[in-house]
Amino acid sequence: MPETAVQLDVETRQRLLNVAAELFAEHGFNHVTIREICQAAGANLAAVNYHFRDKLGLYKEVVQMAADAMNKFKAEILDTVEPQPPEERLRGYIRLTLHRLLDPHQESWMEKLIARETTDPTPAIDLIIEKGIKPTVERNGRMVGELLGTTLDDPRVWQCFLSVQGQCLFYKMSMPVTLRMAPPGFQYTSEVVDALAEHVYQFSLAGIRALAAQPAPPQMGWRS
Amino acid sequence: MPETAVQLDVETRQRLLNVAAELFAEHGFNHVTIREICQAAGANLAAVNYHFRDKLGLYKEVVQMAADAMNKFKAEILDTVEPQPPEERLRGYIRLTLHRLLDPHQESWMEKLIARETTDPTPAIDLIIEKGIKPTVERNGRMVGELLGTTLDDPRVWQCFLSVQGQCLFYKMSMPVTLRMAPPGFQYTSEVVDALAEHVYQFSLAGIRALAAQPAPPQMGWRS
DNA sequence: ATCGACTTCAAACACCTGTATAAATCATAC
DNA sequence: GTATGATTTATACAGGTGTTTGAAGTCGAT
Repeated sequence: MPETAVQLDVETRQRLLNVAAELFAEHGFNHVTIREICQAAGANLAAVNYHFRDKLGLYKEVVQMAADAMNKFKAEILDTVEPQPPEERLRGYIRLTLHRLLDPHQESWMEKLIARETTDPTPAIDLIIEKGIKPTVERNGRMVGELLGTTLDDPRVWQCFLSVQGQCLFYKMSMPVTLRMAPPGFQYTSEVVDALAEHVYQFSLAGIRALAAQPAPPQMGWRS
Repeated sequence: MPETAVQLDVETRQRLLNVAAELFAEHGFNHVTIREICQAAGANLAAVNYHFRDKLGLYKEVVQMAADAMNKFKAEILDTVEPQPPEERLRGYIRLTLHRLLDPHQESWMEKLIARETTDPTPAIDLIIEKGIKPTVERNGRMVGELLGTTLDDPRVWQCFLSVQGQCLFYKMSMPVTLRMAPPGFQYTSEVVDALAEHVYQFSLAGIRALAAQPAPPQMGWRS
């Protein structure tokens, strides 16, 4: 059993995964050819088929990476924010999320790929949901629930959370349009993102508080 | 000058446009083949080349249709809503928008196609921006501006508008994921959308009012 | 040094795609 | 009815795609 040979292939395997992640995120599954990936990774054309059976096998593994990264990243944000009081927790969550999403300095292949799968899912979307989204649903809900003064089964919890998350993700997803609508030379600098985050925070906190003052209508929750 | 001949080709031309609109919206530019379109439209393979020069020519014309439809649709909503007092105007805007976006009974190829171009633009995105978005920017801004008690050059106007629009569009764009996260059998029925709209309205109105109480930070506006 | 595994390589295959072309068909105008 | 121009048809082409294959290479264990 020569397991050093595995060492070697791990190298090109990883190289393929890294290159493929960026290319898939940037151009989408169908816009990227195996030949491009292999050339960029300095590997032979047949490498993808050898290591991942086929193009879709490679893609699925890339999505898996993205889901794991997303989970880790969301958990990090929540860890950072959790010791603070509820209001500051929300503010921090929004700020960190937006920076992660919008800062041009951030590696963002993961977000791009997930945005792609969100609006235009492939069979790999289940991976993202199971490993990237569901694990943090509860913690996210608690963050909002505390501000609302209710528990997770209150429908307002996920409605409000979606309103917050929606604003953040919308800025990411509509970036190509926003950049064309904004004045020439506009960029999401750190200061701009900070200001944006502050706006979303103020806006959302007021929204949450307003809804906290109302009775909850009976409605459905989330699958867990 | 045989101009009745034009009549005839208008027919297959229109048939091609209609079929292509749905297919492009559903599967994206690269997932749809000319052969599929022509077969679905009952036209010959060469029909696309004859009537639209090439595949991209057809696509651009479809996007043009979508941009016009979007402009018209947004204008209709604003027309419907404009005579009402500011709060009801916002509520109606959100309700009509969400119904248009989420109701499964609505023809939604236009929204799907625009969502596609928003997150993943082709050269045709400019058409959407120029003919679909920009014409209504000012009216949208006025709607929010009135609630804020400021004018269009106040950066809070478009920030708040984007927060509202962002929530609405987010529900549309993340529909594939939402449907998987929601309980089995969940659908965007008219009642569900109404409830959702009411939430977005309450949430956003509170957000806007909260920001109206603060001084505006100096910042950039929109390209016009 | 040799064996045997794992890995890489170059080439080819089969398929599908957008596009072009020339013949056939159609509807109208004279 | 025939000529004319617009439209449709069938077919062919050139390029690119994912995938396969068998030979060559690599490297550690014996």
